[in-house]
Amino acid sequence: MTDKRYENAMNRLKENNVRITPQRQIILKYMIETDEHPSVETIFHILEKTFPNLSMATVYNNLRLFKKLNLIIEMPSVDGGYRYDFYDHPHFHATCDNCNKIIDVDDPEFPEIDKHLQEAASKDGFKPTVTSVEVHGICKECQEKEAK
Amino acid sequence: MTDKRYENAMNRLKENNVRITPQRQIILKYMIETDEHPSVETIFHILEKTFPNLSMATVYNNLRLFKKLNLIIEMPSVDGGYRYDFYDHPHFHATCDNCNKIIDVDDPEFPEIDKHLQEAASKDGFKPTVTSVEVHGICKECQEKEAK
DNA sequence: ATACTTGCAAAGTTTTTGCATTACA
DNA sequence: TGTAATGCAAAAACTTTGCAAGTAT
Repeated sequence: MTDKRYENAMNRLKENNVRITPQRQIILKYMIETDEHPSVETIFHILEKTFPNLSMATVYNNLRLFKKLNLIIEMPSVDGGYRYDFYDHPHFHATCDNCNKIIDVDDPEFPEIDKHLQEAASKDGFKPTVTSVEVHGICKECQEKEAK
Repeated sequence: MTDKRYENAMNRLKENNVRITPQRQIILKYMIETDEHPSVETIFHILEKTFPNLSMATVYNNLRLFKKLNLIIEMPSVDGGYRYDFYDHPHFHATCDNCNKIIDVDDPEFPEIDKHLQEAASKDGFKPTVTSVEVHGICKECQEKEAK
């Protein structure tokens, strides 16, 4: 269903009078396809291969743009900088504080929880847009390594 | 109850064989007392007043340490860098994407939700420590400003 | 046609590091 | 006393900006 998600993303750009450029297309396509939660640098280095004169600044600019349009979410990584995730359905993350891996958690109850959290945050006239949940901890692999 | 929280924090340091230095004391005290969710720079500039030769590196080092000891949590701020929060009881944040203000949300159901989220994240042997929840959006004041 | 976007390089920020000095335990 | 922590300054890393050239609509 990559196509549907991609089309929706393109529509979101159009709705907001944002021009559709090849750079924006490949960045969004990559963000939809990957489940790596990549950093800016990773995105740049991967896309650079097929788009040699892509610039880092363009990646930065567009990630910021996509974030503003609620197409992607940004999360801080313990190793500095941020990681990005195409966010088309409510889910949250388990992030390993040791190896910095980010794992998607698909919890059937999450949409409901999300709703509750946004309602709770709406006190005092606050108007919610996106909820970001990170469960920090240590992944299985790192626990096993530590055991040694 | 600042004293109790401070004592607990000191004990956490001792338990981990971390030396108690004046720098660590004032940083923790400040983190307990403030409800500002300060940035590294704010922390540094405030404490520098009463502790003139405090160094930025020390603030960085200790915030990282406190984070590792789960005394504080770190959250990315839209204006770049991070904001820090002494985290002694489960709560979450509403963060304004316009003015970057961070508001504590004390939801009576949050401890339960927190528990649920950690359980959901525990699939595949992941071992959770701290849950971080940010509801992004626009605060009342910024909505009013935008209306004009 | 014309405004928005890009790419490049340079500037600006933020964060980390190395090392001599200091001070907890 | 011995080791960990600090402070300083320099280095590294990260992110933004200015502007000429290119391009989507």
